[in-house]
Amino acid sequence: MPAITLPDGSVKQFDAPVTALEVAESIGPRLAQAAVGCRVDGEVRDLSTTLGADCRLEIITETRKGESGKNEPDPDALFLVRHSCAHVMAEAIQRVVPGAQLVYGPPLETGFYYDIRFPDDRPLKEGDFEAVEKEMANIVKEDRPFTRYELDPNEGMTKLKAEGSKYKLDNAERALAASGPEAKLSFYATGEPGKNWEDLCRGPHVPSTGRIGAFKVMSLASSYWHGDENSDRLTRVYGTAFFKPADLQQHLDNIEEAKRRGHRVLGKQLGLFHFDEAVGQGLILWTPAGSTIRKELQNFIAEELRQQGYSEIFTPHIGRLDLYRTSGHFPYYAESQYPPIVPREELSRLAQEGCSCAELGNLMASGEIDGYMLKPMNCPHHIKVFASRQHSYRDLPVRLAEFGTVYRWEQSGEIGGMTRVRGFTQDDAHLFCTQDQLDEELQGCLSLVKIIFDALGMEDYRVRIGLRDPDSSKYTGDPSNWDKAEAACRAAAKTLGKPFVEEPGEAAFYGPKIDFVVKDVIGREWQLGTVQVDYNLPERFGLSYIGPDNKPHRPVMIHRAPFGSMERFIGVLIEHFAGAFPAWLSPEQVRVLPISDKTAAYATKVESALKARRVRVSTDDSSGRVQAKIKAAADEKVPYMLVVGPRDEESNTVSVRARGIQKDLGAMPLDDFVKALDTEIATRGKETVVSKFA
RNA sequence: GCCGCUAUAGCUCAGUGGUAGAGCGCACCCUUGGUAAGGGUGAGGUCAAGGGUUCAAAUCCCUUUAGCGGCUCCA
Repeated sequence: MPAITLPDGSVKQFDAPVTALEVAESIGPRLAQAAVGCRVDGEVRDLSTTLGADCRLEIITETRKGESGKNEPDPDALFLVRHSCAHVMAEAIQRVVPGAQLVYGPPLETGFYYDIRFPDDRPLKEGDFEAVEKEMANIVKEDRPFTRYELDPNEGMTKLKAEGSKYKLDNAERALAASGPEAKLSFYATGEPGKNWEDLCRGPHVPSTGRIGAFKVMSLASSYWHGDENSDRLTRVYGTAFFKPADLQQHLDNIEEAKRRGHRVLGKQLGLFHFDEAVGQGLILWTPAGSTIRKELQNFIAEELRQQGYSEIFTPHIGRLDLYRTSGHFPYYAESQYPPIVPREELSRLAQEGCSCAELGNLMASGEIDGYMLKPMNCPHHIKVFASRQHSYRDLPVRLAEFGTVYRWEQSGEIGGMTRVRGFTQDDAHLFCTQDQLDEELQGCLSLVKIIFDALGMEDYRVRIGLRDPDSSKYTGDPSNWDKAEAACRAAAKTLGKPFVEEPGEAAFYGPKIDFVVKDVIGREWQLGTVQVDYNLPERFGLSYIGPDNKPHRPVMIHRAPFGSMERFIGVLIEHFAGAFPAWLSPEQVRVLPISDKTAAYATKVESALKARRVRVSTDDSSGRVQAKIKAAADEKVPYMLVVGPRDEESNTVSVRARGIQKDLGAMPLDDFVKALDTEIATRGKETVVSKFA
């Protein structure tokens, strides 16, 4: 008879099998009332689960005791509520839109979705949300129990076939295939089986619909069955649910707040960049303010590159198609590139030969045409720089760096903000080295990442190593070199002192890689930089160096763009700093705020003294009061405000106010401020003006 | 590319078929004020573009372009 071990270590003996709910009741009525599910030996289950054998049991309630001893939300509890709410929403939707076929509805970290196939003549629109939510409210109000029952595979499949949903049949087949021979199919009725709405589902669920305290239908998206774009198009309905209306409201407020902190909003507010329909989708126009940030950041990176023995080069934005045939990028990636630029002569020659528009299109797509391409990557150009002279092993490694602008034809629906664009500038470099040098070169690449992330205070990134599939033949290069390269990637990643994940099968076909991934304000992950080992391109381009044996050898290449693109990186950086850039990066570093016209001359003197040290400074000589000038400078996130009035003029001081500090820091001799700011900028914020007041 | 939503002044947004609005910003005038919005006057619009319905369209319909949230993709 079951002995149930509770989280506090105590053991309860029962004479006969009991349900988790009965155990909860035996502990206390309040616990039983608060319970939404349970964990049996760590696995989340229904509260109605019958316990026939010894086990560890935890009753799941909205909150649990955290490690600190304080109550914290139990993620499994929300998971149960949301998974259950997905059923409630699905039932409601089927009431609103008869004929809607359910596909798959899992909980997510912030809610849930249900993929649904709607009749072609009756898609779901946002305007339907109100009706759906009303139905949901009714179902919740009825407080119907979630009732689980199981059928053996034959019965279950017969039932599903009778219902006629190929999606549910498919789900059932997959579920059976994934589990053992005694598998059963489980169904959940929202109420009484056979009488109320039900769904094929593995569960678990909360005891009844009334436990869903607050919910909202959020948005619509299209999706593909099994994620396959050639398969059926489905409509994905997103929703979320919480225990309490206040939690839902908090969640909605957080979403609004995140939007305000997003780089698109801040970028517009601060005038950092601009998109223009007339220029084209995904093509960024950097305004003066944004350009300043980018330039300062590039200068910083370039300084570090020089120190690490890189040579900076410049190469053109376009190149002949032939180059990309050699590299293998064309026509393989033709669809994600801007179409080739075909010279006039070539076009008229083809026209004279009677080439039709359709034929021309085919020639363009297959690349059987002479022309140029906007470069989709920088490596071929860099390789040609490397190959422009003969190299001795003594020259290696050769490290060629360029802030190289590339163009890619991203799908129109994918483009947005600065994080996904069609023209972008990589902080690119290609290293040509011997196999023996690989280890050290990879570590060098990563140390650069560390230096720059540290300087910017970016700690919230993760590292991912892409390795080859053990049993795949799709990779080029000698397996023993792969082993070495993978070991080198691992060793290099360790030097970062960050946890990293290894993902087999995620390598490029030409070599393993290390990626850096960060999150944006709404929690989406973006890949920033990448460091990739490449055995393929040196082969394709026949690269060589002369070894100590006086014979030609093949170099190994490393592609590395540790910050990915300036566009994406600065987009992420805007959010990282919430628009309040440190002084060295700030478009405007200081604003002088004269109390009145009477101090205009002194304000000019202050401005000139700063300009002489190349500080980006302006003077607010508007006729408003100083309070208004402070408000304006604060809104524009200027790091330092210098209020100057007759008192300052007399003593040759400035009254300093730093961004983010709500009060006047006090007066400081003008010369001291200039020096202190100079130091702050030169040290990139390691020593600050503010610290002088401490 | 797919689904949904959206597009009105430099910005944020109101405007349900009948003369285009507000706040902020901008210009000018008054105010010369010591630490987060002083007051007044004024300029500024082919209502994203194109087509349609209508006596009449910012408003209804279609197409296109662009933005947002997802899906798919991302060398």
